[in-house]
Amino acid sequence: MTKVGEPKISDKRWSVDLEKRIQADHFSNGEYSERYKFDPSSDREIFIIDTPPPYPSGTWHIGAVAQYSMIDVIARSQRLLGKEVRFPWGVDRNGINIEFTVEKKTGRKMRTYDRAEFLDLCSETIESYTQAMRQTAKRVGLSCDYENEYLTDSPDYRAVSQSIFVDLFRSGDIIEDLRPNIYDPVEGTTIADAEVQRIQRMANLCDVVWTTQDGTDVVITTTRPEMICACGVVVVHPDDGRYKHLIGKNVKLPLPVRERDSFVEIRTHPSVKMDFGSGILMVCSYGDQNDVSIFRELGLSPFAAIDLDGRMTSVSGPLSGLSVVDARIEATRILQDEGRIKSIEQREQEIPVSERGGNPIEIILLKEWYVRQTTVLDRLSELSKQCRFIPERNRQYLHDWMDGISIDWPISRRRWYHTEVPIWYSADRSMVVVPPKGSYVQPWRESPPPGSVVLERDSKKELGDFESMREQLGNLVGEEKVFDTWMDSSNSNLYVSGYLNEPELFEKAFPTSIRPQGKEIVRTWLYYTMLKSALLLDKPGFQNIWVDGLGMDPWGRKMSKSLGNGIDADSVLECGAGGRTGSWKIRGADGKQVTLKANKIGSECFRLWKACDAQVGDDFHINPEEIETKYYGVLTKIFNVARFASQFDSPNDLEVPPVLSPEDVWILAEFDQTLTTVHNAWSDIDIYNAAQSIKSFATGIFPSHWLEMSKSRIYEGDASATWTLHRIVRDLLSAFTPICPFFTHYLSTTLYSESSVDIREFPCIPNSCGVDEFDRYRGLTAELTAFNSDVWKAKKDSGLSLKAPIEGISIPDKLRLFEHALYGMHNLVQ
RNA sequence: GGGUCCGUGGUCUAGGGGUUAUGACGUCGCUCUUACAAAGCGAAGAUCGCAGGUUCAAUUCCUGCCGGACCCA
Repeated sequence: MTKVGEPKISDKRWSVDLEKRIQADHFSNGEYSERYKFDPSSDREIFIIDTPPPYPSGTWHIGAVAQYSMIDVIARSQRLLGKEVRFPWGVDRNGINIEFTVEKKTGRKMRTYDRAEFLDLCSETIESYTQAMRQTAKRVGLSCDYENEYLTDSPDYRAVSQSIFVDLFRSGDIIEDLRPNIYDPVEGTTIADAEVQRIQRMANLCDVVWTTQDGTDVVITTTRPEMICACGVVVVHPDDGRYKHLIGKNVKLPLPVRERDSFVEIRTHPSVKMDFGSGILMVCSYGDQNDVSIFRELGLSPFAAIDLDGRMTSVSGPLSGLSVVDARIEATRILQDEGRIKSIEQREQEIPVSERGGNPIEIILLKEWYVRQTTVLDRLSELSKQCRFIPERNRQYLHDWMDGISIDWPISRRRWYHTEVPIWYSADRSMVVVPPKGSYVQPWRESPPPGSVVLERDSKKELGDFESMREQLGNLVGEEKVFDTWMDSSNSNLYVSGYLNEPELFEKAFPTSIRPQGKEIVRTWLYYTMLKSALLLDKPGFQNIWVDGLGMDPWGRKMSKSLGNGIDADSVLECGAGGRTGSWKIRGADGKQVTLKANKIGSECFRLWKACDAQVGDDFHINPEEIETKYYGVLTKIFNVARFASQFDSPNDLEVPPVLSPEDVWILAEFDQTLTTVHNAWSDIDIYNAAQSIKSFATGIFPSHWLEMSKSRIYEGDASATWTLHRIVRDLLSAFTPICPFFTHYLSTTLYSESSVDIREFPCIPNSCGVDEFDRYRGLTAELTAFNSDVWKAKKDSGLSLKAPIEGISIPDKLRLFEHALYGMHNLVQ
């Protein structure tokens, strides 16, 4: 029996404080893990999300948090569709960042520490950041399996990384070699191509006079006179008429050198830019990547001009022992004294620096470990075609990157807080020892564990087990180098899909269902993961790859410290809590400081904004003011509809409808279509269209038209209207739950004693609601809404209030079947 | 220098060869109608960046230019 009562929802409106109360309850009560756990033996379709393991650094960027909240929408929507979802929570903790943080905090460089002591400092420090990050993750509502958190620096995870290394080493896909590498001399480590950034800065462009053997002066333009000692050849463009007479001549290096010939030949090369400086180029080992390729092409033997500490070697004669920067100054001075500098010009130049350290990089010949990639690019490209990209156009980022790959991936680093390269060398270096699968080893401080295997170093032929060959190996030397962090994080899909640890699951769950990530790490994380999956399994890493754009400031620029336009995630999520408002001082587009203010946002409003406001893949502008003004009202609206419904008892049976009135069949027909759209959108991992459909139904036609038409019947206890109201509110909350889980959890629990976050079957309107007539009813929608608008307008034009009676309006024939409702709604008088 | 993407009312945004171009915010006006003024209803507001081309027809396709973002050399 329906009756009008006090609203079951006592709160007058949605608030950030209410949101936080619901959250606290949600995360603390024992149901949490039950609710979001993953059952690998489930009969449901398995859906595994390769959550990006965030790197804890103290603050979490609002744009990244926005992305994570959408990954949660994906997780929740797939659960709603009935899938068994693994939404892991991993934290990436390896890497140079935490080393920098510790160095900064203690004011001591890494290499002044004992290695073990330094590692302890790193792991303590990163633990505190890890905690803070988990808090933010929960605050934004991520329904991850926090109890099974994985850390990339844990023995468990590192063991998988090391096993994969051993497999690839044995198959020949990982090799060691002496090659020119990109090197950060300040931090003392090799880095990969993908870690190089370019920055603009001023440089001195010097015109230096060189003299040929037969006395002709030649002007060569360079920004790096200190590299003259490493010059292997001087080149001009083959079509450059000015210098035809020089080709084949020998020219003397204008600075003294040691341990090498002081003359080089002048040759031609098509890569020379004729209009740059004098059009004559000195090619050094290894000034830049172009130099490397010219050296290789012309078969020249390189000179090591810079050592591992970033100092000049003995080849450089008077410059030896100086840092690169000092050597440049000194070289310029010597040349000037000798009268060999024709001119110096200040010029803005782009130089490559290391992404992490920001130091100008050098190219140095080093023995490192490499993953072979140039040989598998074609296969990789084929495999990537089996992945669905969301949105499709972002596939391009991966292909552009692959097209530009010309060298193998150096994976070893000369740092400490990373996974160790798991290998030991025999005393004569002809044999190596590798650990068994599943063990984590630290060769720099321990011996091989039981079960380790001895291999011939070059052929990788297995020679026997370590225990029985111990004698023949002599004094073992453990590898000191570690992995590039991408070497660890590019195993994430394998790890979360059960590789090595859950073979049965892995069998049915790989390729991993989805990789969600930002477009800025396509060339690293995505590419390296795809590479690993291809090398190990000859399979694509994923079924779906969801590549989102970046969070930008309100004017469309990247948020960065230097621009002063960053927004901290917590400030948005806590805005409105405890009556505190939010205020952000941001450097605007014109360079002037702008203050943005908001009263209330919180996680539900924030998530709703991201879901509704930006199509996946596009960069999105983050303006807290806009988030509040555009989306908080949507929550208020839906909250109030539910609050209205909560005044009336819900029918006991929401599955079987009573005899339905025409206007109820009509709105059910409309709702059915909305549900279909939303269902398709969730199935397609299309958050935007799901969000838009729900929003427009829930704030538009449903309250404005149907509810107004049906209010009086609802107050009268009409069974058809009450059933329709509750059925729609209940199912709407379910469909909406992936976007605003706490909001819908609270409302659905209060109204229907069942939380919408627990629904595992997407709602569907029963056939007995008259589905056969749905099309016909939907055909009336345009006319119906237009009629209502006309009446509202007519009342407004004649200055009547909306409840005032109005005469002389006739109902169109097509809408005759709604006559009764329309008379009541508008108070029409014949 | 090259590549990719983008340019739609004041702001943000949907769409896409063919009536009157989607929605939101903001603005203005009215309304406290038994869910909702932290709201509702209504109204005004766009030569769809510029210039060419293809077409019976272009905001949509093509070319060039201008502007922005990101990536790469």
